[in-house]
Amino acid sequence: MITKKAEYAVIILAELASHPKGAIVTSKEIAEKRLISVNLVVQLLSLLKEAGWTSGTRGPSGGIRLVADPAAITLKDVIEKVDGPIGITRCLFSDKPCGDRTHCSLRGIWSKAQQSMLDVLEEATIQELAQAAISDC
Amino acid sequence: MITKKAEYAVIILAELASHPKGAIVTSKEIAEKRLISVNLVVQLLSLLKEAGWTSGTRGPSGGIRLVADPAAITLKDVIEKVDGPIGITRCLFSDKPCGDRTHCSLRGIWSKAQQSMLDVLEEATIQELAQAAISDC
DNA sequence: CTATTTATAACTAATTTGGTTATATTATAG
DNA sequence: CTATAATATAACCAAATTAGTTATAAATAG
Repeated sequence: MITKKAEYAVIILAELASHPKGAIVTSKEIAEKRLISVNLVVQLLSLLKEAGWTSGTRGPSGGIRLVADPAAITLKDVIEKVDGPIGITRCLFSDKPCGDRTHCSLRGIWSKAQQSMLDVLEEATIQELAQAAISDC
Repeated sequence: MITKKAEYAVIILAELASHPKGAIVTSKEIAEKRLISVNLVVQLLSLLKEAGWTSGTRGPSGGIRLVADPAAITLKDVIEKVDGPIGITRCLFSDKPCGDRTHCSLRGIWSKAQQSMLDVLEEATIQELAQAAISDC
């Protein structure tokens, strides 16, 4: 399942993208507006920075800035950054079909179902979410 | 995530469906052929029976019979029976949009992504799996 | 200097998962 | 009629995951 942390990360990015380009917003502001624990916001921003999407400046009047193009960040990107590789099923995590069997029709179906889901998540961008006024979910 | 138990349940049904219609197979046979713990097979058969898909007869020479049409059992049915309601995201479990907000674009996207996945799982039946010789996954 | 803010890591309680154990029930073979 | 093979059902348990907290360090404005 897509974790709450991944959802939060999406919301945080959308919140940042909803401000004028290059604007600085503090973790606290994001947390309060989106009703997420400040601790969590801070924890997640660490990952978003690592991904190259945000940058932070410390000290008073510091805060977070979105440095990537929100139209280029997909929901899939964010989920994978926070939750790690996506897999609707245990067997989709390994590259090769499970066991020693040569083929496995089940794997094919899981794979198809998952890809179908990922297609949607690859199309949805932070930009779009920021435009439609999103609420926390 | 779709649990291993749900995967096993699918495999068990496919195994049953791969035998001549009405044939009786023991839990032990299924377990050995599919490399699943007998205990688990037994535990899962309990659910499959509850769903009306199988019936068992006890005693020596007893075993399990598939009583439903395998073409009418979809993967989604099996997953929901074993794992409960499917939700790729926390917020998809409740009926109404989260919090008090009136609309939530995120929910819309999660919902779309999930439905896209479910479409595949609703189309795939035990029958199809039984025909393609499946292995355990 | 001191308050404010990001940055990072370690920790924790609650839940979920995958699987086992235990016990009861039924039916057949001999 | 008894031993045995099989299903049926429930309770249990260890390991992993999740959601969130706590602690501490570093930078910077004023």
